[in-house]
Amino acid sequence: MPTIRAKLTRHATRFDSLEQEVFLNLWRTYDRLRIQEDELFGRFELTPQQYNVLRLLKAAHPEALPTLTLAERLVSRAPDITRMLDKLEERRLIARERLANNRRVVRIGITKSGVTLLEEIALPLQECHARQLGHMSAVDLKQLCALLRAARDPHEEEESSWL
Amino acid sequence: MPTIRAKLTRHATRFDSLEQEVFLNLWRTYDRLRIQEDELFGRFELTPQQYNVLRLLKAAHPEALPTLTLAERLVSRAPDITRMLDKLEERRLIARERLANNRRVVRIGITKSGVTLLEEIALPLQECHARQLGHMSAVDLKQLCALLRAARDPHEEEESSWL
DNA sequence: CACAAACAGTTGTCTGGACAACTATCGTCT
DNA sequence: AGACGATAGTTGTCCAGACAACTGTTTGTG
Repeated sequence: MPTIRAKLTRHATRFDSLEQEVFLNLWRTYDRLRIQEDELFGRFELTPQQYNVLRLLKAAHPEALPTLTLAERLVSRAPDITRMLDKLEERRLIARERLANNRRVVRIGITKSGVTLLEEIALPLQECHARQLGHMSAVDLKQLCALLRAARDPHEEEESSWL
Repeated sequence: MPTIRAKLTRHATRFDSLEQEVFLNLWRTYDRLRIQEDELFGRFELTPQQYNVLRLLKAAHPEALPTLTLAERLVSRAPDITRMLDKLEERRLIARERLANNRRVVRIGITKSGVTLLEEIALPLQECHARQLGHMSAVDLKQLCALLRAARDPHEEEESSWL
């Protein structure tokens, strides 16, 4: 029975590969930074994904976007886009309109109060970002961006759809 | 009514700040890479988080870890650690044992079949990692790791607990 | 024109994650 | 020894995310 080791088994079996190390670091970092965002958005009763919807809609404003186009542009997949929009519509942050000439598509637009909410969030969000990443230099941040983009590059069907 | 713009509003309002750009890139990249992992672990009916539990337990093997110590070391927070372990115990991948000298703590160990499962996963997982990040050079991967670590550094209570 | 295929969303249903309140056990202070 | 607080997990409950099956609408084709 090999029970030699003491309780500090860390560093014993680190990572199986460099790729695994990268992925776990990515996951961990995402999780840590996300805690901050969650706390912030929680104060406004939004999920990060809902905030993203509003952000995209504001960028498109005053145009409106078809539901699935919006879903495609989201950072993270959203198979439950409908229900997510339901909640935003209940709060009158977005408005839906079914097109007359093609009754299949529903176009989504941000409302006045949606824009107002975004404006309220803007400053605290900037502070949140500063807390998250303010300790890094602009050069490092840019390089991190570039590496992240490179990392996911082969996994993007078509570029530039999501921002 | 200013409805001048065409449908291609992309690049109109990109990011509010460099920090936001980094975070969104981080999120996006995590999401894209995670799709691959999810598909893989799904084939073994595991969540990534469950896999992590097994990975940590195997690293500690043949020692067993108290529940909350395990929870601390996980990549992502796990307030539902108990129920997660319930499921792994049902499948006989882990075993629980309540300590005699301190009946509060429950120690978790990986079982023989848990180890076997990890061995089955090892190769396909390595292939998955290659698909995810195989297109990047070792230098870039190392730099990415370093930047990710730097990014979350101020948000880690104590270093080196999670791997 | 009728019918099939494609398209755009929606709904049903299940699982996992989040937070808080709760139970059981132990240490310690008087 | 009894009581209080700290520790270690567990349970209740709710909400978001995932996948698949479904409805309504348009388009293309014989």
